[in-house]
Amino acid sequence: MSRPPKRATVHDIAAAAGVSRGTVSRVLNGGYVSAEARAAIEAAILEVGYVPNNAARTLKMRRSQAVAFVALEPHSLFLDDPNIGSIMLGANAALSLADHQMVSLVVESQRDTERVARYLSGGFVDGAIVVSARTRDPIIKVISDLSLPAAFVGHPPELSDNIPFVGIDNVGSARAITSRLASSGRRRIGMIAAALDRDSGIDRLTGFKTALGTGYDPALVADVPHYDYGSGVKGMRLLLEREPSIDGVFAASDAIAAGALETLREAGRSVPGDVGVVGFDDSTWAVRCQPQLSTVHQPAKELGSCAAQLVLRQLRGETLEPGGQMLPTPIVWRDSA
Amino acid sequence: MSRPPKRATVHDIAAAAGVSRGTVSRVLNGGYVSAEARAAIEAAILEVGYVPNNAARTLKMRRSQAVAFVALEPHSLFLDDPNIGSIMLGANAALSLADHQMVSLVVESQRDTERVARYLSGGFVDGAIVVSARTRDPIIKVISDLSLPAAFVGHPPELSDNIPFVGIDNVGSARAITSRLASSGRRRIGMIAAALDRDSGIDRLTGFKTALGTGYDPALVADVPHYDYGSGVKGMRLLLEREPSIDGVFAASDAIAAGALETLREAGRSVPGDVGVVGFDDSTWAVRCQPQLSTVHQPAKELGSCAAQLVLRQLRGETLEPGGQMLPTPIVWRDSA
DNA sequence: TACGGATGTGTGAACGTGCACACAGTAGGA
DNA sequence: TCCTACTGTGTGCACGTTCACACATCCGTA
Repeated sequence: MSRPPKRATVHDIAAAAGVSRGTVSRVLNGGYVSAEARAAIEAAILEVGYVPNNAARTLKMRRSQAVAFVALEPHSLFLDDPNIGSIMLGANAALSLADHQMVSLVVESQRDTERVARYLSGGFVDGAIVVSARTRDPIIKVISDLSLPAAFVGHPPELSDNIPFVGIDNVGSARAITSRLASSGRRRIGMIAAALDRDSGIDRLTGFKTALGTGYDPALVADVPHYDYGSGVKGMRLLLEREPSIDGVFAASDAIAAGALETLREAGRSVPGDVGVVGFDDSTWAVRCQPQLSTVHQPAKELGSCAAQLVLRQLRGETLEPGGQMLPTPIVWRDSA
Repeated sequence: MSRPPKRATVHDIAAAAGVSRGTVSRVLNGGYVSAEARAAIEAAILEVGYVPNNAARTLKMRRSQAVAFVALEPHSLFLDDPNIGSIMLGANAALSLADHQMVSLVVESQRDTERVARYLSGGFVDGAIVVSARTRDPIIKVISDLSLPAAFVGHPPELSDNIPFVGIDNVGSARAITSRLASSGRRRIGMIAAALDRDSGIDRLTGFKTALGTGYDPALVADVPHYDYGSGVKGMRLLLEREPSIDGVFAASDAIAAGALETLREAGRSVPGDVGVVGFDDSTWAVRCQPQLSTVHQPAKELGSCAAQLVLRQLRGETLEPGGQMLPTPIVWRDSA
């Protein structure tokens, strides 16, 4: 491994400008400097193309001005979940305003987990935003042990109540949109439930159940593994098979709803005439579909910026009230129901 | 801003184990250490929960074992382009194997540009992979001035031939799939051309023109701004208006093709019966559509890993042959044409 | 004259690490 | 006996930065 070329340091600048290191530092960071000295130093900086070494600054300051954005198991996310990108952009915007650099790290394999843990521990970042953590992810323990300022997006991690989180009320949102679907006169309402190994999946199903109350029929729930389009197709076929008279469907995601719409079209059912369909996420899927989806708006960008704020506040030394924060999820009523 | 708590250093470990710093260093980095010393040190490390400070290591070694993944103007990318995620994952996998941490930086605003430039200059990363650079992006100059090992994905940046790149042959691929469409007996073939402010957009149009040769008719080209679904809808409407007898369409992306399919369905045209449609990218759109798209396969994952390799080879001190690398783009023939 | 404050500059130490070097002991061969 | 090789350990320095401190000068005022 070849070492990179040596670069100019404050020392070189000081020598070139005929002053001391301290004065150069003062030009860069503020302090009393005479006009001549400042001019000479600025000229020298331009001449040799000096850029400060952040690794040295971080070492001394114990601050990197960087915050990690850790995306766990992003493989499926990048392909199916349009939210992760918006969350990232929201977080980046908030951090950018506070002059912090967001660096995102993807964790796919065991190997990644260990390397990212080292990276987080190593002082390269001042804090971390963690998205889509499984309850017992080893990364959580690393952050907890280091007491690294952090925030979770999604569900609170069980084993550490001291890490704040921001999320949405999946139960309440699912209940609300199911109720609205029911109130429009639908009698046989089913659900395509997905990702029941995650909190979000379980919660959406719970919301559906509570909305229907005694009218809930387990036979009308199709259980599919993922939040994606293909699962929607499969799930809808299952429901049509089990209950041909079905007239309402709550899909656990917009992608699933899109798949369901396609299946319904193939089966010759009109939407929203024969069957009313509602989704979840208000992602780009919602407006691409024909008809456009009635769905729960998930404020992805706000989730990202909120998480960023939670980290920034900790960096400022504020002590946060324990517990999490739920963002509102308005229902967007379009044409599919 | 509160300083983070002090953490254990090699010094503390040495004191706890009753040895010198050097011996601790040798336990961590390899060297001659007696069994007793090693045991004592390892016990001490576990006890105090020591983690090495990477900022200090980076300062000393002039190596961070991290490579930046710079996504320029990712806003539209995350929403419309399914490739960026795959490129990232491909790059991450390759870097992960070489035990390098990929850190991705998004650049959306002027503010971001400056901060990312500082970050890249600051020694936090050993190299950079740059995606979707405009020709004259200031980031390119920063990388060039620093002679930071880098690789571009997409088109070569004009002003610096010494930075390698990996991309696909947009002209050739577009020509190939247009020819194939023409050879299936279509007579009136149009194109929905997009993003003509980018090289990829221009090149795909050029390929289309050369494939048709003298049969090329400018009236059959609809020019839309973006690679997205909505543009496909608009573009197809335009083409149908101008030339109702159109029987073949080359869409500049799969998302556009999907939009075109929807418009054709609304217009009562069958696909591939009345009109043959081909796309570009082989993204998730391609298999979601009804009928599934015939398209050009873009090897996104390989683009990412190739770019990573180019950076890693420079880090190993290899001198690369100048110029770029084109990855093959096989045609995937499905049902839409 | 003496003092205090404001302005401007230089020096030494420290952040935590890795490596070169010095040094010590042991063993084997010429 | 001396030389070399190998194993094992401690010390000093350097990486590039910031900060505390010391020092120097000038000015207005008691």
